[in-house]
Amino acid sequence: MGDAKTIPRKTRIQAQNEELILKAALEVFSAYGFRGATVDQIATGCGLSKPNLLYYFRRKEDIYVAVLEHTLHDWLEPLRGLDPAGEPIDEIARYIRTKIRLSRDNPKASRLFANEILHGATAIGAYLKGPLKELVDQKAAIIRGWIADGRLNAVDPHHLIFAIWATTQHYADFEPQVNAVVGSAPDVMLKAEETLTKLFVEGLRPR
Amino acid sequence: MGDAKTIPRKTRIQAQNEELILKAALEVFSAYGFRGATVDQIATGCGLSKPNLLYYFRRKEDIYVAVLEHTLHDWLEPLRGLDPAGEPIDEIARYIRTKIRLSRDNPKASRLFANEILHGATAIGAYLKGPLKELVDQKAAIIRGWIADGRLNAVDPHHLIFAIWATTQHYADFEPQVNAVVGSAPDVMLKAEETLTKLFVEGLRPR
DNA sequence: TCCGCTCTTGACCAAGTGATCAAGAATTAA
DNA sequence: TTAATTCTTGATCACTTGGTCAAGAGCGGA
Repeated sequence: MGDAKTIPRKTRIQAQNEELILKAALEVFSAYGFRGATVDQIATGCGLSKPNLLYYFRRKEDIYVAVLEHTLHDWLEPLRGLDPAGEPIDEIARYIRTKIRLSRDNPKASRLFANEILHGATAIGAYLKGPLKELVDQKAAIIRGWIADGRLNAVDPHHLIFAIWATTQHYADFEPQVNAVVGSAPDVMLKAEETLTKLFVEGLRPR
Repeated sequence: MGDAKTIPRKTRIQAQNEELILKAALEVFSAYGFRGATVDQIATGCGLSKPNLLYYFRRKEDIYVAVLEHTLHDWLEPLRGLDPAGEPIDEIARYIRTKIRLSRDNPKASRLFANEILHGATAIGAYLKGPLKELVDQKAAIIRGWIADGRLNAVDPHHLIFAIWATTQHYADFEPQVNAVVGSAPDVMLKAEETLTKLFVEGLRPR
């Protein structure tokens, strides 16, 4: 039983090369978008020949979907950590901090998603309407509870979450604009974290 | 004097067709990005043959730059209206309202810029570092003055402006995600306006 | 009407791109 | 060692796409 015919084991070379490919694909897709990226670029980026790359992923779109799925989970992780038992203001502040640091440390993943959604989210539309909506609705309910208890200023939870997403990811997605305006000072992200935290905390603290 | 040799007058047909082209180009470039868009699509979109379109704009990039420049001014207009003589909180609230309505009424322009900046802002980098930075610095100084007078909560003016940009444009740029999470209810933009205004106003009101 | 200029287009080209294939090289399990 | 399997690649194809060109159609002023 447990024979290798029904469950084709993944070879060492397979695992290794697929990882190389996904890494190079993130690089290229995040920089040029799906249509702008070429299979050749990805192949060169990971040191494989083009036919060899297409041996692991038969179509360009398969690579794209794989790299999207590969990073989706991590990207949503901080929101999952929003704890209904915690102090509301602290929880929100922690979420903002985590999210902006994720943007700083992994701007390519941010740009990959931004580009995908900007052009209609055709590859991850189902994910957005399914798991993502579920998670957001669940966390929105928590926030709504906090508001009902008078522990947060009354704002729409969904739009609050959108606002946090938008402001934090802005620094990855619109980096050239940010740099053009404030220069590429090394403390940009620190100032951003400080400003956003203050803005949201003060905006949400009940009076 | 004023002869037509040094200043080649623009023909009626020229003006008319260039307008058609720019309109179709906004449509196509905002949907597919620069590399994803094809000259054929734009030509079909405005009912011209491809060679005819290239008679007015010799290269694809010329169309792209033209449509960017054509919409850049309008996009920055609301910020210009920030009045140093006004009531700070009201001025900020009005800016947010104007900006989110602009996003609602012209999402394509928003997505055009988002895509351009997302991919490095190679076509408008100079504009960002020049006129845009100048305008933002000027308005940031106004906000800084308000803070110094104790009329606004102390936050970094540049990052405040980024936050307003990010949150308002989010609804145009990430429309599929917004729709996936909250559905395409007709009052999404109203709720958004309300939430953002409240969040920023409460966050900025001095205590 | 006539003439010069603007406008329009079918045919075409070169480059780039996603994808295929057959054949050989390397790896692995026995 | 050996045989089956996995991995690799040069050559090639079909198709798309930005851009050209020459020739003709349309327009406006004298």
